[in-house]
Amino acid sequence: MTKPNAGSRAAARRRAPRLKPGVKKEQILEVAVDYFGRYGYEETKWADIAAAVHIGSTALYHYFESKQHCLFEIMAKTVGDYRQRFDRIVAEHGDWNDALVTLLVDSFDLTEQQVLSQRLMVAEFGRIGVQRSLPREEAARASARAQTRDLEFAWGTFLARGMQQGLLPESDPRLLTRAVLGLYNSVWHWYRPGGTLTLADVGPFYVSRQLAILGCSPDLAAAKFAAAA
Amino acid sequence: MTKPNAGSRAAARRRAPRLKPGVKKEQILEVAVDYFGRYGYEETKWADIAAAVHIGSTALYHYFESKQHCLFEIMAKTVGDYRQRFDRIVAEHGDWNDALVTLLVDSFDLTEQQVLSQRLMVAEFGRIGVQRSLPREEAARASARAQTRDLEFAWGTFLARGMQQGLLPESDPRLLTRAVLGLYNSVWHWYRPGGTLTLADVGPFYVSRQLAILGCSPDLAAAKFAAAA
DNA sequence: TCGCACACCTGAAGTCAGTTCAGAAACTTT
DNA sequence: AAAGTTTCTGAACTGACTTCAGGTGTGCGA
Repeated sequence: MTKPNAGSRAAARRRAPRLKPGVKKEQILEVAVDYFGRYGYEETKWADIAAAVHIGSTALYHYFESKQHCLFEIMAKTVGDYRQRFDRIVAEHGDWNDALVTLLVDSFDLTEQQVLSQRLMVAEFGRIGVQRSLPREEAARASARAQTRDLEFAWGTFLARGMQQGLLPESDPRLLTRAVLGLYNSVWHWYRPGGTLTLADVGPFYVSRQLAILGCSPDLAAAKFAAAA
Repeated sequence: MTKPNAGSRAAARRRAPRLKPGVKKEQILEVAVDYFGRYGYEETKWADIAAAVHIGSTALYHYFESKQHCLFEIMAKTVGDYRQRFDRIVAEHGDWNDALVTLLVDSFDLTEQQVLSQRLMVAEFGRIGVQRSLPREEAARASARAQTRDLEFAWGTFLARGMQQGLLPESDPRLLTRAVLGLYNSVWHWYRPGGTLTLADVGPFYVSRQLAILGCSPDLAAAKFAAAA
């Protein structure tokens, strides 16, 4: 015999209507970006995220093989999105200089959620280097890693093209890519949404310094900024 | 009654002679830098370090309140050492341009151990932001954090002086500091000792780009490098 | 309508690195 | 040699993550 109030409790705890398949996973990913990005990956307990989406902590394992698996999926998506924007912008701009400045400026045109993703990305980047044993987790890790490499390669190719066209001083495109992206990523180590500085303050400053790293004439930067404003 | 072979075993396991006070702790820190820097903080087990210095894992708690406490002490020391070099170089060079280039070049003149410390520093930097409860651990964390801030401030002051002297284009010294140091730190995310590139390859490239960020005339860089070589 | 497949979820139990604790051994000082 | 300090140990504890065995509900073909 069941407890007398079993039925009524079930009714009282009005079970939320079942969502479309896949929606819950998106919810989890969203909450995870928020928590991980805001409070740190280590600091947020896996169970906190479960609670935030109203499921028991073990239910998370229906969607992810592990906490890190979730992290890797976020990372892969983050790089993937960036890559998509990269490709689109390069394709849309025939003029190399146009493409360059648009790429740099666009990288700072982020929603709060995207900023949190970037913060998470740079903070936990080291993890994508170490192999994992769970199959889907490892697949996500490998994907994030491969996409990061591809993106670096794409940037290197893009910069090499600028050199060929005489728009950029010759130098090792790989090192130059690392420098430009390294400066970019360094922002997310200290920038946080809601601080005293906004992206509108930080972005232009960093873009001008990225152009300086590349060795573009400062005129280019000024001209393009004027055009954008 | 003790086991019959208790005495002989004790003799066989020839206990290493006791070291001077403080030496063991230095050993632990050295091994920790090596392991943490080479294989990652998370990946190396606290017990591995104990084994490497030939003590049981619980004996580590005689020297540190926790694994993180050890990490924080390493970080504090790393920043402290950098700061000392910074102050010495600034004091030794009356000419501001001299001081600047020396500072930048010197930052890449590191031993393997120092490179590992830098790798560890940038990889686990996020941790120095979150408060801890154990007293000595928290003290070490706060020290690492304060020293990092002080160093940024010292750099900012130094750069502001360059602007006053008209040797550097005017701009926000704090943002500029973050950009210059951000680019510097980004190296240690990918550089590892024993790779295809050496610091002799990477250093000059990055120094020239740091100078570009600062907006120094490229002549300065060239001239100083020639002098150094 | 039945029943089977599947997506979704749960409570209890397991694992493992890090940590605490009570005390012992070795060395120093008095 | 007694007292005190530093160094160290084995056994037990903790908490976050994970595994497992199974239960509930929804949709879909027979």
